[in-house]
Amino acid sequence: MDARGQSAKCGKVDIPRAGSIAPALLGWYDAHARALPWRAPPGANRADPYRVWLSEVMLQQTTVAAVIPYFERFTTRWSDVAALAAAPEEEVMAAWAGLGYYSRARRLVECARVVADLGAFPEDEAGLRALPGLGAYTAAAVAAIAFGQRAVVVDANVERVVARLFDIDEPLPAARAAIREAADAITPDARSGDFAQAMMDLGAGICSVRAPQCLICPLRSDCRGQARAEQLPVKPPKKAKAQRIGHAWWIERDGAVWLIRRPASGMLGGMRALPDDGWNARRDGSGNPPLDGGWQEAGRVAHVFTHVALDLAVMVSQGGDNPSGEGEWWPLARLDEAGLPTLYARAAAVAMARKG
DNA sequence: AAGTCGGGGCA
DNA sequence: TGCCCAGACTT
Repeated sequence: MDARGQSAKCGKVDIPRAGSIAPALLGWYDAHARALPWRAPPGANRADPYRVWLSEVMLQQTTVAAVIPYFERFTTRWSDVAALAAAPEEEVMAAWAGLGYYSRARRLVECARVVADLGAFPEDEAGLRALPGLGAYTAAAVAAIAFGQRAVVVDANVERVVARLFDIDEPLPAARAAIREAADAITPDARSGDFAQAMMDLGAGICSVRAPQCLICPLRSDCRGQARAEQLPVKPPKKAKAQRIGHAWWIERDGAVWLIRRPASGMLGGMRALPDDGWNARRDGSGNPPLDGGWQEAGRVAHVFTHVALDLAVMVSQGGDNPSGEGEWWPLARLDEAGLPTLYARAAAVAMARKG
């Protein structure tokens, strides 16, 4: 922003009255902030960095409603970063099951151990950005929300609000440079953490993707894009989703089922799973069972991932040889503790239902 | 710059 | 059904 703090010109985007936006938004936030388990009250200017970091990682591409129960379980079980650093990785992975994007869980443990070695979280954006699993967004968010540092926090909410505020109609992702400049121009030096959270609350509740409520928006007098708010930001066309076919094998002996652990990288990397026929993002499964013996289809699971739609046949057998290779017999009575990702939890439910 | 990586909730 | 979500990381 310029010396008067009232307007700014950023590249292609002219920003009138840049200095008036933050006060209006913060005033609204003081009255309407969502109470969330990881949040300090408005004006606190600091929050527990462990809880802020954990919530921000969980919230990557994940809705607040989905995160809350996981956040509560994690913080109850591991109350600080040292406790999480001391936890076995596979226990953390299992606790993450169902939340998705499992590489986050592995990096979460990695990061916790780095921070435990350091003794504390770095308090500046650059130091945070160097930690595993913290990209530009999360480093800025933790610096601002946990440590009260001025940082320009740009997530999907901020992108949407800023694109509408300044009527930026360049398509994403090319628009990101202009959006970031504009976000920088309206970010205040004081309370930038509250400002970021206020932008997110605004984006979640009022400046929503569909049917934004411009009539009650605290920024409506400054918003140049409200006439076509629902058309902004302009998004690129999506690629068609691949359709794949696969088989999962339910091998049961004496009240236990044979579970394997998936390779660390790739789909559902590092997670416990039923043995399957190698379906992945590039090809259908082979259909070859891991051992002989009267296989029957118990049912099918249709499961949609980010870029693949999978039709998984759940196969059960009567008897047969014991499986070879790495794996473990998991007691059926404790199957809910195995940490199966949703695809295999659904497949297990199909097998159990057929069994009766 | 484009591709990979989950799952649930919503219209 | 399609779209979206407090993105990070690899190629």
